Amino acid sequence: MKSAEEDAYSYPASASLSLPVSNPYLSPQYHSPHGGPSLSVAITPASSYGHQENKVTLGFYTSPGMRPNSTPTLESPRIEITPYSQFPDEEEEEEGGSEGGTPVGNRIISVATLTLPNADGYRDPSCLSPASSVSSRSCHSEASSYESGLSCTYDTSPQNSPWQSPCVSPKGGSSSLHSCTLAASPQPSPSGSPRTSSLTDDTWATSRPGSSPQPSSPCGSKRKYSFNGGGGSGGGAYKFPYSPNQSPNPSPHTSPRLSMAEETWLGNTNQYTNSAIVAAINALSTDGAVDMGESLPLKTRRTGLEPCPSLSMKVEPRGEELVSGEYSTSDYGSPSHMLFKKEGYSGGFLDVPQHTYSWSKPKTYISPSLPALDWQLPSSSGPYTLQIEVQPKSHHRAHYETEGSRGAVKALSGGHPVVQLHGYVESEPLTLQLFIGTADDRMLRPHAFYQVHRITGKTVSTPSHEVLQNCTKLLEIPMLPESNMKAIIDCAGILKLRNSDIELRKGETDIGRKNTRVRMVFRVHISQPNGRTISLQASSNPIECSQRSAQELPLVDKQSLDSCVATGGKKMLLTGHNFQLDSKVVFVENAQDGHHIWEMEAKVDKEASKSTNLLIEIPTYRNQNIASPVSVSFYVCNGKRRRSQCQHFKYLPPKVPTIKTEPHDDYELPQHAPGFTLHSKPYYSPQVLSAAMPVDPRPVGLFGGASCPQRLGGKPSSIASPTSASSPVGSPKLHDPSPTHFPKGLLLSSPQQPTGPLPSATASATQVSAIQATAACYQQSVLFHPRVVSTPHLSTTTGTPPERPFSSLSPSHAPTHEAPVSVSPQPPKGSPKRSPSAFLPQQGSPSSLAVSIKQEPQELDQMYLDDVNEIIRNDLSSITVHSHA
DNA sequence: TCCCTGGAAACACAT
DNA sequence: GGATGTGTTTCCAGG
Repeated sequence: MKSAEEDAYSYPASASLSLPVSNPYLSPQYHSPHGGPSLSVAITPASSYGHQENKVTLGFYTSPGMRPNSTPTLESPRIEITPYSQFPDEEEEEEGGSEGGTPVGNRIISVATLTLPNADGYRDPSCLSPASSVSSRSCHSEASSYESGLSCTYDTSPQNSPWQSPCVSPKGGSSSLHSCTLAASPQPSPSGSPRTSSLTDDTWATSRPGSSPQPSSPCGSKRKYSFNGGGGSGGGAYKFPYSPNQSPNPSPHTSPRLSMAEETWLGNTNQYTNSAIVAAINALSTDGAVDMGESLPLKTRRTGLEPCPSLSMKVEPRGEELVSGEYSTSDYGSPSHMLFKKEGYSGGFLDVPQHTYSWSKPKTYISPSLPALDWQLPSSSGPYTLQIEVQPKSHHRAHYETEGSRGAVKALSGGHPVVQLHGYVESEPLTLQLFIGTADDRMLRPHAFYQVHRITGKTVSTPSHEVLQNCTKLLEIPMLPESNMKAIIDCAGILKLRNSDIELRKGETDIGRKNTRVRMVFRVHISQPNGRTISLQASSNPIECSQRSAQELPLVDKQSLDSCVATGGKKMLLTGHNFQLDSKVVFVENAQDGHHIWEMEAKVDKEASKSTNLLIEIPTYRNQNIASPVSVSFYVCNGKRRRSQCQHFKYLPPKVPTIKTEPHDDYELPQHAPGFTLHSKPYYSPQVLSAAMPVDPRPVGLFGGASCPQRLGGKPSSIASPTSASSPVGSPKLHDPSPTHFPKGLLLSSPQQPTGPLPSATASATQVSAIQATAACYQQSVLFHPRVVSTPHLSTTTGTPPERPFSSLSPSHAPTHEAPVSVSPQPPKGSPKRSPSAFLPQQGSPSSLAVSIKQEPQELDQMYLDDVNEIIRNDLSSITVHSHA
């Protein structure tokens, strides 16, 4: 058994280890050289797998922790898989087979499977999980993180691991997989240049045909394009436009599918190699590989790279080549780079600067490890705040690979979204990362069915380049001091991957159908003098990407009120799209378990309403004597299947003046949002999350929760109201990501709940019980993340800097920034630190929330880490982890 | 010629 | 298993 895995992993492991070095997630400890920890673990391949299934959780935990080390990283992937254990059969079967005989082969297969090629292009197999976007359940998410982790790993050690990516088969059905697999396998050998690159365009192109995974692509059937390859239908389609060569434009199109399929998996596959496959692959790719590495012309490389999603990314025209090589994260700085761009490294990438753009290298963050894309990060920390000054339009028709670009995402005003980093006074430029995230009620994570697409041309003034990170394409945009750290996002379009391609991936649990809403997620990593890195994230309002949905589904952009006394009666103006004269606005309250507790239709003033506005009268809440704010939600309905996302709303106690306008609210709301269960919805305030994040969400997952309630449609903005933070803009701060996303982890979030002062009536009872129920878990979690809990991140006074989360990234916390946060009763803040009991809903007034904040020792990080390590160790009996600390 | 777009046909999937 | 409705993906055409 091990063999296969080992091979695969081992490689990586080592390699990865080095790179990863630090584990982004984990704190310093991990980072620490030791860190590397080794992770001996890692390797336990077998175990890992085995574990996976059983211990997903562990996996999760581990992974996070582990990641740091290379090994861990590897594991991560597995972990992801685990989740899917649902599919265990397959995997196991495969493996089983392997065990006996060719472990490797089997393994590979299994592995391969995991990965799904397809999408890969954009998403790694590993990603899969992540991918799973939304749907992906916790697992996914978790996975995702893992992915990230993985990817990181990979990235980091690009070479080593050849590839990591598991790729997956693209689309196609099984066949594809196989192919992928094969492909994947290819390389085990590092040599294979993993990445992909190996494949040259040609190569893969060629290869493709045969395999034509794509074909399988569902689509394929439909139409046939003339492809070069002639692939069959869809498959055939692969046009190779993607092919590197051909497509000059790298970016745009890498069609995922194609890419994925072909490219991707090629690359991915590498990792897992099958001998046979590998061989084959090698054959194909060889050139590439070799070349890629070095000699291939940039374009070529690209192509090659492209193929591999993982690796590749499209680079930009310019300089970007991807490197297949490794690259140091550092170089680029951006994590993503690390991962993705491999290419350029040598030459290319760096060259990027060549771009016309002057963008020379942005500062990279130094931190070797950056937080996984599915981590929830705060939008502000210490003096820094990443904010979306101009939100994108709520609708943007994404383009398919088979189509030409549909242009950059625009702002409502007609311009383009604008993102700015406030509080940054250094003279060094930074890199703003952009990826397409989910907009469902789960934690924010990379969207499995959409990828950011780089737009170039005369109409684009902002330089950018693409990077692949764990199957997720990132657009890196320079943020220059001279521009006041403001970036106009006129270079980002959205690419839609075929549902079938993504869904076929193993492990992918998300469903693409009707999962057409996304958010633009921006991240920036700021290196601190002390070596730490602060990572901030801001996500946009939801963007509907489907042509049809955009034309038919009602969408609420803004709401004039976000709260009202329980007696209702106030008028609220909803601004949005696709409203109809017969549109209904329904207020609903769900219990934590998702049950419908109350539903009431609001009166719509038809005379004052039009397609973009609805004037309604807020209905009276079922209980006019509530003692604390109650979060409910409402949606606009144009028919049985046409309803908007739920918007958050709060009913306030009669005399309770407005509640704090703190950001919390936003978050809190979510809690109540329908569908959320305690677990699943742990509500963490963003902050919390962030804090927690370091640890890694997954753990949370364990608890089960998963999703957070999100603000659903909530556009942050809209709802946000009270909290300024939530400004329409997306309120980066808080909510964005977080609210929604926290879930998993922390779940326990309980803390959050507290936050929500709101134990809304509704929730309260339920919540309480739920909470209690979860208490145990929670405690665990606490252990885990003591800090998390405590860390208010940003907000809190605690002392813990918001950054913490990242602190992991950064070596030390940044005590530096302590966010003095406001303190007061703000639930959020307090919540974090509270003890489990604290979590219990506080029905009292918000103020009651009084939170006791403990101040954490600065050493917390380490302490924390230690704790984490311990936990991991314990949990992972099978795995041996060495934590340093 | 290429990029964007809007529109809609052709499919695929769900009910 | 067919009919119908809805959502997805691919094409087409115009600016």
